[in-house]
Amino acid sequence: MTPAKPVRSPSGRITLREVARELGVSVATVSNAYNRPDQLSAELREKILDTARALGYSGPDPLARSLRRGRSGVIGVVYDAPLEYAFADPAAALFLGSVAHAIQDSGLNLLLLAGADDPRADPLAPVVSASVDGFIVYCAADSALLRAVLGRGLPTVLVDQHPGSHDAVGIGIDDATGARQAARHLLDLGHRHIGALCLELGPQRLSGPVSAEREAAVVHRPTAERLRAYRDEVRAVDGARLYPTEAARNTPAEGRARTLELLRAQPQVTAVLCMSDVLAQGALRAAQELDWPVPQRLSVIGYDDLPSSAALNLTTVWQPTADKGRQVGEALLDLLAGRPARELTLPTRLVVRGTTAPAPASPSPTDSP
Amino acid sequence: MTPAKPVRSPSGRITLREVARELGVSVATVSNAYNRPDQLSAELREKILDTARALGYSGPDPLARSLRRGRSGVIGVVYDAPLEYAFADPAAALFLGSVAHAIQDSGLNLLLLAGADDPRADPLAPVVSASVDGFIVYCAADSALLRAVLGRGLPTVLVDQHPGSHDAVGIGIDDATGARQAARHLLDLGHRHIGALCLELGPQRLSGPVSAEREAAVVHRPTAERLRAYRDEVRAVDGARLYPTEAARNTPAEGRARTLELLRAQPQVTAVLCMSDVLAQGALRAAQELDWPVPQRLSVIGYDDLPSSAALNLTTVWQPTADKGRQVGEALLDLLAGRPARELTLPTRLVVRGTTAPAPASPSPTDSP
DNA sequence: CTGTTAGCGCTTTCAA
DNA sequence: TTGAAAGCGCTAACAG
Repeated sequence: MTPAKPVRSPSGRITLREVARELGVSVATVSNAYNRPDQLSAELREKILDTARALGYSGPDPLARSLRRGRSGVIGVVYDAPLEYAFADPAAALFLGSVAHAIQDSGLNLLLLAGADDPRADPLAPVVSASVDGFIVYCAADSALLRAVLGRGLPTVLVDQHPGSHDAVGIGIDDATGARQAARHLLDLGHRHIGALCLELGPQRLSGPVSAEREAAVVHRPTAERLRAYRDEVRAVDGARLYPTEAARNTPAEGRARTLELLRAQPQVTAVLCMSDVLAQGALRAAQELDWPVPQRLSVIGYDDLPSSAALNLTTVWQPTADKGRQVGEALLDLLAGRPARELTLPTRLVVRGTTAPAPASPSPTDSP
Repeated sequence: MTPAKPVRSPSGRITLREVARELGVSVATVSNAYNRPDQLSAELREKILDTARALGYSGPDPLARSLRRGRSGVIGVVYDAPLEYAFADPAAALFLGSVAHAIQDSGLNLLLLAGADDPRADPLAPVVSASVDGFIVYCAADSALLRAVLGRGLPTVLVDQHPGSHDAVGIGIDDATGARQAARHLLDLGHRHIGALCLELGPQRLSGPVSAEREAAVVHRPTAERLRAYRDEVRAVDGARLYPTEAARNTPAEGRARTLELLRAQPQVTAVLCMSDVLAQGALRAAQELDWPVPQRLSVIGYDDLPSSAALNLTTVWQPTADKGRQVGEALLDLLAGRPARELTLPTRLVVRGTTAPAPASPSPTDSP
């Protein structure tokens, strides 16, 4: 039953060489048994595979094979925030799922490379020392990280930061159009005091009202584009004002906290533009706690149109999250194959549901009879 | 500005050797510049690093380094379902986030290894050919996959399938206790016709009512444990009946569909035990659509206690999802360090909130005045 | 402090 | 069909 004691390599691991020695064949033949079945007789192959199994050899060492072949079959996904956070965002999860789906058939897998959690650790280390064939950089506002990625000189797709540099292809969405439609929608409904719950403005991730200076210097591209679109629309309407607030994290809890803060400081606000559905969820909860009925007393608009948002009847800006993931995956596949990949901007559009309604009558001058 | 044209290796990639040659130092010195700064003068190190940068060398090749060192710094996370699905489950996301957090400080990263999406592809390939130092197997009911993992002979932690084999340490939760409490709670409230929305029974992932034979042969451990606990409690009460249904996927949509189906076929049901909060969300939606007020007409209990479930006021079974992730990560760290890791079963307990209430009065005999 | 050397385990021409 | 040999790019003794 038990096979003859194998000759162990000094590492203690069984190698292809030992299998070859055991059978009295050459290493090339054993390698072929695994990699080119057509290069040897079926029976010899069987015998080799059997012996290997009996020796406890589970196939060629992936690391050595990768080194030799020059490809690892791994794509690094770079996130500029702790992973726990990445996973907590349903939009990010959906996106990553689609990327995975797109590259899976090519035998590639995703390696999660997180921004460091521990400030003492070198945040660039994971990116510098990951064995990958290419990178997908998701929302890396931290340019040091991005520079480290580009320094590797590997095929890279930059998500939501398009246009990319000429070292990476950028794929993202039309942030401004959806945001513009959302703001327009509220203004058309008569809202004049509009809050804006923003995603991070830059790597610092502050919480609270955004000053004019900080608004002028937003680093995070999606935030910048959307906020500018809100601002442009609001500026175009006489007497309309925008109250931007930064949410340090994209979570319902943070959305709730910022909304409560905002509505307390600016009770004249009748509508809130949120830069994610997750934040909008928090805004909805805050309204509930304050007993501000939605949409009668407060209108809320999200961004992303998560699958769960339909059930909440949330008015929001739709973006093709899953399609974006697929496009990103395919662009990377192109790059890896030596084909060129095109920059891409995917559409967004407002989806009107039940969380927006005309502004409540206010003490300010109106032109109704 | 531009450095002298480097001597390119045949591969087209710049190597440590070329950097050494360029400076007239040995490869060991260059290697030391990166790996043991204390082994050479600071100025020489600076010069080496500068030259390397100028040549476009971004540091030692991770693959070669890993081969040489015998460690890749990567942990494979094995999922028995398509990744898109894994990402869509908030409990899974939370769990993975905690695992990532736990191992991150040790310089390890997570490689996502999904069950094949494409039935033509070899589902074992990713597991067999991944360059990893260890595995975390999450809910791998598919024993072929698990066998492939164990065949690699690497440190492995088995999640929610404890006790593990003696080749892997198992870490999971006390599935039965929470389930028992949930069922008991409903029975105490007077419910006698209770639906059970089950997670997958086995790898086939069917949708619909569960026959007695299938109930007796559940493969997926968490489902088996919980269903048995429900069954035991229900059996202990005279006149109580359980109506188990399998949900093929752990999504709100599937939960909604199965609940509608169940309530139509068995309108006498007054409560539903769900094996996840995600399924419970679907059940809640179904009740809303049918105009069955919760909890007056229908009681609903979930499982997991997701962060979002408090807001839904959902009665549910709490499990320490994040802590489980941490424990799994630490167990793997122990294994990697050659330390033994202990099997672990984490507690669960019922959290009563607002989606459960006494059973509505029914035409069946009661002992009320 | 620096250089020489021997592999890590495998794949792949090239010859037999 | 099979085997011998040359590295993939790097690290870690060890010797100087």
